Amino acid sequence: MSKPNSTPLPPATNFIRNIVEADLAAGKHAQRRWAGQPGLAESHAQAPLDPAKIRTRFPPEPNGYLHFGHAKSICLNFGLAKQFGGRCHMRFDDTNPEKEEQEYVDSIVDAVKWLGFDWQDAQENNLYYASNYFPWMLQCAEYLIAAGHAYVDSQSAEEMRANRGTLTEKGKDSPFRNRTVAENQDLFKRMQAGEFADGAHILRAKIDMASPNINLRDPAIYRIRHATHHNTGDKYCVYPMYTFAHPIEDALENITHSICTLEFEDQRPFYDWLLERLAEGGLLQRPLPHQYEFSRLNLTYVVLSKRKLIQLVEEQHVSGWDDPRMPTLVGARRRGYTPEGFKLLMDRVGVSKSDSLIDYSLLEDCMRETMNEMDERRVAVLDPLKLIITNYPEGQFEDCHAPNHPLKPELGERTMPFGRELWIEAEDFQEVPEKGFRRLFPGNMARLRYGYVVTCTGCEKDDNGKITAVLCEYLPDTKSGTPGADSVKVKGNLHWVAVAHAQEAQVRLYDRLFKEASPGAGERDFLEDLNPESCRSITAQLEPSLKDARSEQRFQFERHGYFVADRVDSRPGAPVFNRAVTLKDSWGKSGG
RNA sequence: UGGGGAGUCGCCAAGUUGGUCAAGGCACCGGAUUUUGAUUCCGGCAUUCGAAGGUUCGAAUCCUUCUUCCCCAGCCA
Repeated sequence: MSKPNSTPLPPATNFIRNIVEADLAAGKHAQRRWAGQPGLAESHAQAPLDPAKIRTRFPPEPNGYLHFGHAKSICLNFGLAKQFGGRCHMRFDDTNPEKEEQEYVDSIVDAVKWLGFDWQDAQENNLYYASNYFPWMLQCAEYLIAAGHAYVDSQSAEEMRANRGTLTEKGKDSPFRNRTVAENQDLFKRMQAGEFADGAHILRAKIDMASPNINLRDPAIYRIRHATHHNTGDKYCVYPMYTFAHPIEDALENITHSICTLEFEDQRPFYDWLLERLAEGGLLQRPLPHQYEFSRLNLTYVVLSKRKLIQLVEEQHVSGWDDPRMPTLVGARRRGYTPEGFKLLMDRVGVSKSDSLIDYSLLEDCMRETMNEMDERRVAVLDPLKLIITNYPEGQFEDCHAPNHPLKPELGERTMPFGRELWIEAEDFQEVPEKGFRRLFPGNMARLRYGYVVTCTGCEKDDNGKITAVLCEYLPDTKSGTPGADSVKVKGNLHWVAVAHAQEAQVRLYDRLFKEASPGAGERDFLEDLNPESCRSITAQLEPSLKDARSEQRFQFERHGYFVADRVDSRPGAPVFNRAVTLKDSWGKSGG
């Protein structure tokens, strides 16, 4: 009875899923061994077969907060692992000590868990840090040097750039490219020992300075950085580059499918080159992981670049990373968005390699769809106007009953006091009705939802002509739930709250942060496209039961939308609600 | 202009060993239910697959040329 038609469709097919299925069918990864934890080939060699059919990973750098774009990657990686009997590792790619902080690690862990994914159970706990692999990475680098696949370059950064060539011109070999193995080993040892200043030397892979792929022109793999790392402290003064570290991290963790976004496509040849060399040297277990690229999530009316998000926070265009208008996962949570909505969105959006731009309304739709199913209904009057039922006794009140969820009767109902004076929505009365208007106007009948049918008889105005109260008479036989309820048919239906029992509360009406579909398109500064009305705070009149709403409790305010008790400002007894998203409205209500 | 990718309905997106294959979702438009102008329900919605040639009995799927868009020259990830 309560089960709406959310019959889970089989996950949409996409090219990555097809690859996984083909690999599984071919038994490509069946012989991998797994020592129970990441390690070099020798540690896995004698271990049992890997119980995980596939291994994927979500590898954020802890240098910022997760945003909607990350949610796509999270859903993809964890989703794939789950569907195919695999594992998805939570891995912090913390190879740059200057940018990373524990605070970000914590927020990322929270965000992924909030989305409903986990990396730990009775069998495995796959929470990893790239920085824990530094000893192995150093070993790999030393092997490369010994095998003649890497050398210490002593050019300055500027010289390196100059000699790298351009998109159309080949690069030039470094004068240090042919140092002997012994010389390279000595220099690299001394780099690690802290004998040199930042930038004095750098370890580079020795591939081909004439490669048409710039990423293969002897990419830097280890740099000197005298900095304190959030995890390893001052233990190291050389740190691996992403290019070098990432493939090794994947291999150490037995990752089968290393999924990343399109901009890393050019990097794949180096990914494969590196892993091949290291496998040749016996350091890494075969079969090696493979990298696959998909297109990142782009949304209209949103910015997702880290730089812009930081700017919004630092220049205080928003209240912080968790501002309900921010496209961050903490922001979404505070806004009242659902993890289920994000998963639904990712299912609908699909996975491909073509650049796409998703309408923000699709995200809102997914949120609505999930909230419609799970949220209880309540009544709130956002723009209160007094309604006086002139033929209802003063001081008299009676209970009206309203179901908590029309689709789920098992959720019960709550009572709302009905009386002579009620708050109704100002927009539900029109002295001179526009065509099609079917709510309150003089002479018209409408139902006070869960209560009586009333006939509008007029309104009261102050000296300025402003409407101060709407007047009507109720039809005593028409109370909802009684035999006479349907004796009178009306088209209009409005919500209300008894003035004497209403709970006054702050409600924040959020709208899109930007008013342009592509903020900052063309020559514009994206800040010029900020929507000045993205947050409106109002005082609303709520039904009594809303008074003690718990933090993060969400409801559908009937005829308005979905609202959540703010997780930072709301208190039982003094609720503060955020509007997550409006209800769809095919009649042109502004939604405000 | 070097290299790497992508162009299928308004937005996504299946389909790529050539043969009723132009799926599906969202949006949109009708219509039915409805005490939320919500939800739900039913119906409609690409003679066409970036363009032009070619191969073939037959091509979105093969070949050629052209075109548009995205990414790459951090000791960032």
